[in-house]
Order: sequence, then C-alpha cells, then structure tokens
Amino acid sequence: MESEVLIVDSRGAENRQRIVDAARDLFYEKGYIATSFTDIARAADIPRGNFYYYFKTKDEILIDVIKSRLETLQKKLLTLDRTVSDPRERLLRFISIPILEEEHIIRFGCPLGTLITEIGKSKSSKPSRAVALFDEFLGWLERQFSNLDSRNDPRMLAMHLLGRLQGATILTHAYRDSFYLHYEVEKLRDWILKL
Amino acid sequence: MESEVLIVDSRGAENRQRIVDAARDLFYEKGYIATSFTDIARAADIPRGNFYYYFKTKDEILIDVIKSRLETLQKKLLTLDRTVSDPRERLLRFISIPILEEEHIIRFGCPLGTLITEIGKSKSSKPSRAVALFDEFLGWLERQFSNLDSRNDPRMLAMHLLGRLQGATILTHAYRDSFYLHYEVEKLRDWILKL
DNA sequence: GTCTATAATTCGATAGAC
DNA sequence: GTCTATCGAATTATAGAC
Repeated sequence: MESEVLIVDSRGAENRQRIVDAARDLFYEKGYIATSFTDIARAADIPRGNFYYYFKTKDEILIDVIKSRLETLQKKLLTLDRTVSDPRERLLRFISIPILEEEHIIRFGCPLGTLITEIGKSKSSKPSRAVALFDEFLGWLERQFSNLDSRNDPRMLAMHLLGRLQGATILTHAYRDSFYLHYEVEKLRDWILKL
Repeated sequence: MESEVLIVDSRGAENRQRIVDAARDLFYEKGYIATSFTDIARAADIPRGNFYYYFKTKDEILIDVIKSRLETLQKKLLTLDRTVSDPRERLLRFISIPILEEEHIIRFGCPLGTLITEIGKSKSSKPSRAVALFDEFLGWLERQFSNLDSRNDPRMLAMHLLGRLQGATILTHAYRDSFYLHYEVEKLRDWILKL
C-alpha cells in the first residue's frame, strides 16, 4: 500500500454522484415512478441503509437528476457555441443530435421529453423544475434564430423546432423505428436552410 | 317499491363499464402506474373485493381502457367521414380537435400520446397494444391525404401531421399554456391549404 | 460515514362467507 | 353477483450498532 493516494476524498461526494448517475439512467429507461429506491441502490452498488444518508426522498434525487441533465445540456450547447460560429450551422448540428442518439430514442424516447411529461402529471412543484430543461433548449434556440435575423418571432421558431423534434421522438419511440425521425430531421434541415 | 323496474340488468355489464370509465379518466389524469386499484375502485364506487370479480389484473383493465379509447376515436373519425366529404375540410376539422380539448391538454397532455409514451417504457407486449391508437389516427389521416392526390407519400404526410400535433401538445402540457398550440394549429392550417 | 435490521405503509391479489 | 377479511410482496423510511 502506497502512502500517497491520489483519490483523497472518496467519501460522500463520490457516492452521491454514483447515486445520481444511476438514478438518471433508470429514470430515463424505466420512468421516474417505476424506479424504486432498491433499483437505484442496486445500480449504484450502495446498500439501501446507507442510501438514506444521502437522499431522504425520491424527490430529492429527482432534483439532482434534473440538475445533472441541465448541466450536461448546457455543456453540449456551450461546446456548439464555441466550435461553430454560424447560427444556421449551429441549428443544423442541433437537429442532428436525435439522430446521433437514435438507438436510445427508439428504446426510451427523449430523455427530457419523457421526464417532463411524466413529472407533469404529478402534483407539487416538481413539474416547474423539470420544465427548466425545455427552457434551456428554447433559450439557446431563440438566440440562434435571432441571429438569423428572420421576420418571424424567434421564440415561436424555437418552439416550433423543439415541438417538431419532440413529436418525431414520440413516434420513433412508439413504433420502435427511426425512419420517420430521419425524414422529419431532413425536412427540418430544408426549413432551416430556407430561413 | 314498484313491481316493474326499468333497469333490468343492473348487474355485471354496468359495473364493468363503470370501472373502465373510471380507470380511463384516472390513467389520463394521474398516469397508468400512479393509479392504484384503490383509486379506481373508489372512483367507480365499487368495493375493492368485488372489483376482482371483474378484473384480475391492472393489465386487463388497461386493455379495456385502450379498447374504449379506440372506440371513441373511431366514432369521432366516422362522424367526420359522414358529415364532411371534402378530405381537406376533414383535415382542418381534425387539427382543431386539440383546440376544443385545450383545457384537458393543458392539465394532462394528450390522452393518447401520454399513455403510449408511458406504456412504451414498460416491458411485456403492452406497448404494441397501445400503439394501435396511433395506428387508427394514421390510417385515417393517410386516407385523407391520398384523396388530396398529393405528390408526397400520404403515410409520411400523416406522420408529419400527427407528429407536429404531438409536439405542440407536449409543450402545451409542459408549460401549462396553450398559446403555442394555437400558433402551431394555425401553421398546420396554412400547410393543409397549400397541399 | 457505513451498514443491518426492521418498522410502517401500500399494493396487487385471494379465499370464502353471504 | 356482492362484500369482508386478509395474505404476501414490495416500497418508503427509521433506529441504532459499528
């Protein structure tokens, strides 16, 4: 055993992160309600008893999962901002993301859309938290459309784009087939190029 | 007490229907998984014990709920076929349905879309049963588009229309606001008129 | 901070009296 | 066909030893 260990703080923080990562995957694959504490504990390889040290309720985990999804999303969009300067090209890159995630979408739908829809049917203030994920998308899209200097309201163009992708995603998930997703993304490409 | 009673068969069939009706509403408002037998029994005003005489499992109820939704849908589309002869006019009537159901969509989303999405994440053969609801829509839409004699594949046009409505519905439900639904339906109207 | 044992509740489901 | 009583399994959650 070496006297120097690089991983200094292998306590709390790491376990907590493991739980959030596991929950994030399970909420996506099985759904929020269908996922039990036992499921998460097993996936994160953390004993059920110890589990409660980190999270008291499922809602608390959900909040962190949403935060995690938000951070991932922000990083992706920031990368797009940095590597691509033309807003039109950014949008084209954006709509190709579902194609890249094709296999997951066929099996589980959109990670954001299905979560927001499911949470939307519950009471409490959870829905408004989840919708922050769409806000992030729409804010970014709105900025790109603004820079395209179109005659149309950029907010509406943003919602139109997001809505069509969500619709294509639902059909892809429902029919377990991505042929329509490809078709719709092609149509969106044409639409963006004409703006 | 009168010797003649008009309601002759107040047994099985009626109770069964009450259960399906209650389950149908609850699955829509709370979601399938979140709805318990107790919820349905209470809403249908049928004792939990007696409940099992009609349905053994939750899946069996789901099958009948899907059947019920399918019948309602078929009736609506049949009525459209009978009262409107022009396929273009039929399509315009069709896309105005979500507007008529606006309040429900804001609160609970699309009754078909949210069910299919939720069921889609479960195992077993349930998903394919639920997708029959989309099939019904798409079949009808396809026939209308065929009669418009367009250059495009009617199946793709049907999916495009359904997808855009589903997308608009998701955003309406997520943001608890129908302004975008109105905007999108207007755009669809223009699109249909140009076909 | 880690883990076991277990409480408390809810759920789907059954048996059997009426 | 109606209803009560209840079972077994699963789930959230806690108390407390280490």
